[in-house]
Amino acid sequence: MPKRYTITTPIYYVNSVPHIGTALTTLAADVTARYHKMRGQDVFFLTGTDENGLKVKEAAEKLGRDPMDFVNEIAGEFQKIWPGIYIEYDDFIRTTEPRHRRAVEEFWRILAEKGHIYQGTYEGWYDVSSETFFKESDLVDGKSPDGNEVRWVQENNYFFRMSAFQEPLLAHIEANPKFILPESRKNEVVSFVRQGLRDVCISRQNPGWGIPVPGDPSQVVYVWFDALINYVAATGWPENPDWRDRWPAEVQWMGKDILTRFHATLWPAMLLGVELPLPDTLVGHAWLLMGGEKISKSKGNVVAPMELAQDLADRSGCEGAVAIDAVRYYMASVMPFEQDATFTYEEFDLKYNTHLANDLGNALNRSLAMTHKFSSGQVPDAQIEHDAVLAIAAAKQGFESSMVAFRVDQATEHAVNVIRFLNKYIDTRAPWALAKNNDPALGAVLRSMLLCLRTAEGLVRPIMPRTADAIAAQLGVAPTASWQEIGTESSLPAGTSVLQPKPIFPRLDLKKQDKVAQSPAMETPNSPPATVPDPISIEDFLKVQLRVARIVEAEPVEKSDKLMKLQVVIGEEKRQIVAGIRKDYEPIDLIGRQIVVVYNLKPAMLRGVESQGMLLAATSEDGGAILLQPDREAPEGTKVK
RNA sequence: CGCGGGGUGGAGCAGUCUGGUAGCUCGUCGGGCUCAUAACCCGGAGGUCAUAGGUUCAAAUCCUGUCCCCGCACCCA
Repeated sequence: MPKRYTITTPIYYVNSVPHIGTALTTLAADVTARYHKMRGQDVFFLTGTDENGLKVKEAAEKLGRDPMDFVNEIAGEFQKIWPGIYIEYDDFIRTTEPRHRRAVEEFWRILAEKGHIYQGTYEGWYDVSSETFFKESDLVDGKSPDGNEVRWVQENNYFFRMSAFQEPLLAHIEANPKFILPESRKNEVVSFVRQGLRDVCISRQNPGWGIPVPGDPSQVVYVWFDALINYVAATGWPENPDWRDRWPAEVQWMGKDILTRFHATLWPAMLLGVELPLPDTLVGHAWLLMGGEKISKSKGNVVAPMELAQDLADRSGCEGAVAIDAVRYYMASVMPFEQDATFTYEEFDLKYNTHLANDLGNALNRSLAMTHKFSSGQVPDAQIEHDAVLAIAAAKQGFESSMVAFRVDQATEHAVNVIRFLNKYIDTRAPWALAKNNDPALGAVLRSMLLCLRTAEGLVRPIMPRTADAIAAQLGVAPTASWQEIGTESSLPAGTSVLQPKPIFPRLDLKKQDKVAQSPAMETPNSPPATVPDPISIEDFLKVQLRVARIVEAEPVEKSDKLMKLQVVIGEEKRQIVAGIRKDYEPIDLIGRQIVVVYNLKPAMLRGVESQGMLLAATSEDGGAILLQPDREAPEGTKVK
């Protein structure tokens, strides 16, 4: 069997559901997969879920759920959601599956046999939430830098001799310029590796969840180490000899955040260790930011693709399938490569209206209308005009070379370029004028126009499969089945009867609804049920003593971006409070002002300055502070409850 | 001197590696067309390519200095 074209996405951690950020990677993989399928390649497109790890177990327990039931449910969610946005994967691997476990065990066994695994003692603070160890100096007031609880762990663990692979890895990167893309990421990886690869701890004490270390059930395999192996596990390795048809992967898609430390270092080192081939290309694309921040569940700035599509369908009146394609189109057209891009509802609406409704939809509409008016609804038997031949070839060729470089954004641009050409072409050739004058060129012009549309249908298909179907249907032909036929005369035979035009993308009236677009697709912050905090009693609340205070002095803390040092008066007492409000307030705004402070908070050192309390402030949208202030002056020291 | 990214017409970006008429999408102004979803097509205005120097016949592009912005990190008791 010939080698299949293997495409992977990361496996997603089961504590979050896809949003426009995670969907981005998966879409890039899907577009790549659909494109290569059309080219006649036997594609193996793999995605899945990452279900091991202490965090999963704890999340389940918090909900009072059995971990296995819990992961089954969430993995099910993913398996439902992906097809909903037309992600057509060939295999979905879950790290709790036996095939994955077997592969991990074998992987481990080989590495151990070759002497790449050794035992050692690990001491440190462990943050369960991010599954990471921290040094004492990394901790912030007894918590991880992210503010998570940490626990002291002293374990006898297994280590992977990653340091041994530093030079081979550098050599491989050097010899394979397309191993890591984009270029800037590759440079980053190279400097990261040159700093020195350290051996990594690859086991944890067994919490009753995860894959036990072969021969030592007191330990489980570290989640990242386990997770990466999914890529070869899904190929059938080690038992099924067919694994060679599927591995190595031609391309592994991911976000830039998990490229450097995991996919471009740990992963290839692991593969080198077991002497499996390395993937051809790792693409670490940039992020789609939301208001300047990375989209993440915890920030509450999540845009769910399905909701965005539903909202678009409601506002524009387009069909649901088309709305989903429109979301796919948007994501594909902005697909951030080297640089982060920013998502805005305005840009989304604008792209829908201009690229899809005005350009593509309208071009189809006017061309079909003319075919009915001037050619009784049939594709004329005539030669394609030279300009059209060139434009079609250029678009197709441009799409192909963009895909070679994994530039989904550029490929999308090329697909739309046939339509840009078409609209100009129609104006230049003015078929209505040719018809009036009984010009014999009319047939050639009409057929050229229709072939441009047929070409667009093919080129756009990897990105907008359902829309492509709709275009093909209106053109009266079957969906483009193979890439080779795109742009050929035979793809749209003379005599084909086209349907009456029907707008695929109804325009949005942007002037009327610009503000309405904001809310419906936004997920309410703090909506995940898992994060609803336990209710506390009034007694608990009363433990916190709040007092009115007045600021008498304020000055920025040196060498800090955020901190402001305040002297406040609380009744008879004077205290120093350090607060992270420097971004939002000038000292002059603060002096003389009344605020509310936590009176009985344990003092702490911040940036070398003691803080004897904490002031209350609301958190603004951008993470800034909005100070709380009594509605009217109250004596300093007044209790607040 | 923590690490990194960036400053290009009103907005968002390409171009920088491989110096040689500053390009694209949107907006704006004017015109055209009437086949079409008030769409589409053409043209204009608008840029000292952050800034100061240097190299060169020639610099957005290469070199050096400076300023500013944004991530990460540190820091929000």
